[in-house]
Amino acid sequence: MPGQKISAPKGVSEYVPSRSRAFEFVRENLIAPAKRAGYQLIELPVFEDTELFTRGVGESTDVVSKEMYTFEDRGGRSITLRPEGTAGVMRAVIEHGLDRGQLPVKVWYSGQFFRAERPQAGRYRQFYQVGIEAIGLDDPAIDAEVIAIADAGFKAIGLSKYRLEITSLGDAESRAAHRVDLVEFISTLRLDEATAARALVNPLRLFDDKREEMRKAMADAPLLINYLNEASRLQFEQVQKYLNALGISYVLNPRMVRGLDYYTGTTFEFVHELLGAQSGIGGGGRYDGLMEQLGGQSLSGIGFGLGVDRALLAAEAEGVIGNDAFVSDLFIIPLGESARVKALTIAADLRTHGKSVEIAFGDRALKGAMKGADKSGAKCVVVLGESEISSGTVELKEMKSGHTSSVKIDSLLEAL
RNA sequence: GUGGACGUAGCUCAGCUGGUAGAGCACCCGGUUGUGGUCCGGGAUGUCGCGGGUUCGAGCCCCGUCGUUCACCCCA
Repeated sequence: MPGQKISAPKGVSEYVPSRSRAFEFVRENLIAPAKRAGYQLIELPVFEDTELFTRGVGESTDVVSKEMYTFEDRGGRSITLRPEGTAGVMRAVIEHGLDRGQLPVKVWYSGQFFRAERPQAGRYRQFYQVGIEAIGLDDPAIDAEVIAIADAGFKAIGLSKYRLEITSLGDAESRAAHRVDLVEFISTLRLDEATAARALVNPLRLFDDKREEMRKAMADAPLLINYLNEASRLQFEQVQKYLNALGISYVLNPRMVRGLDYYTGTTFEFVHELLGAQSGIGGGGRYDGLMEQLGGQSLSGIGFGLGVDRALLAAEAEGVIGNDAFVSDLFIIPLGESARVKALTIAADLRTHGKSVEIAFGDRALKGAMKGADKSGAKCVVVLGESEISSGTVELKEMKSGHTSSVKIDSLLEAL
């Protein structure tokens, strides 16, 4: 009985040839600017103690309350597949005492994250993010640099049709003052049950409602940006000054809301113009109380997460990324058994010297093998038969031009 | 979790008011002896998502289910 086909779990993003190459390009280049800015790799588990997220990200958030993949392991511990990266980094920094050394701690990460949401264009249950965190420095200059690094990542993969939105959520005092007035304002609105419930846990969320009637209702709502105290306002002005100096264009969006509760002060979001409803390709901000909340010392921090899947979608939408497959330097077509042995050794030798070499295996006719070589896009082809082995010379064919030249087998490395 | 659309060969899709399936691309073989891309000839391929129902008969109609997709909530 033939086995039943098994398909991938719902809503996961996977990348197979030939698109996987574009994915790899995006993932590596998005984070490249961070490495050049002195950020170091931090490699963490994809699952963590559930409490890390309930305490760190915030129980009131949708991410924690209804989108986490949580299960019990065999020892009865509650485990959760990470829905975001910052909390895990904080945990590791505290656990390994990185915060006891030189500050700021600057790390980057790349990997998959999990959220049990209904899949949609650009939204997956397993998705990829790259990100950085800079911990232990309360200087607006680093806010600007973090934003600039994210921006450089998008530019590195060729994106241009996106905008950067920034705002400041201020410090605790500023937010408390604003909240009083905002709650008062909201109490004058007539809300449906779900919305009212959301307003209760975090009234700021109402700013993000896409429904027309809600946008109208919130049009006159008091804005947090107008409640910033002296210190918060100064800090935000500094950030803008540095961004201007860096020549990074941005728009102020005082109605911007982020989905995780730990954000404070500077927050930002990159929004792409060609994507559908899920147009946020990256975002981040300051989280000055998070470390302490997770049992560490009281250190501030700032970071970002960039969506690799969405950045790839954006690059494809802009037409700035090719789907060209990997091409080998040489394709060897052996004819006969002794040639096959020789081809294996030649290929192995050339590869140790950094050349990419493929071999036509099997018993395809020469014509078929040539076709395969052509399809593979290999730069050059060599047919290896009895006469070549005895003479030690092959005809090296340059596929694009069709030109051939006689080359000693021992000199293939130089000829390529 | 809520709503809409869609599920036919590996891929993109066609299939008229119900009569047991087709195209293009891709793939394989060949067009005389060991050199690809074009052209020509030939070939393989589907439990028409799955399960029920209506009917003499269903890819086409009805119900359910699973999946995909787009949007809402939310977010990368």
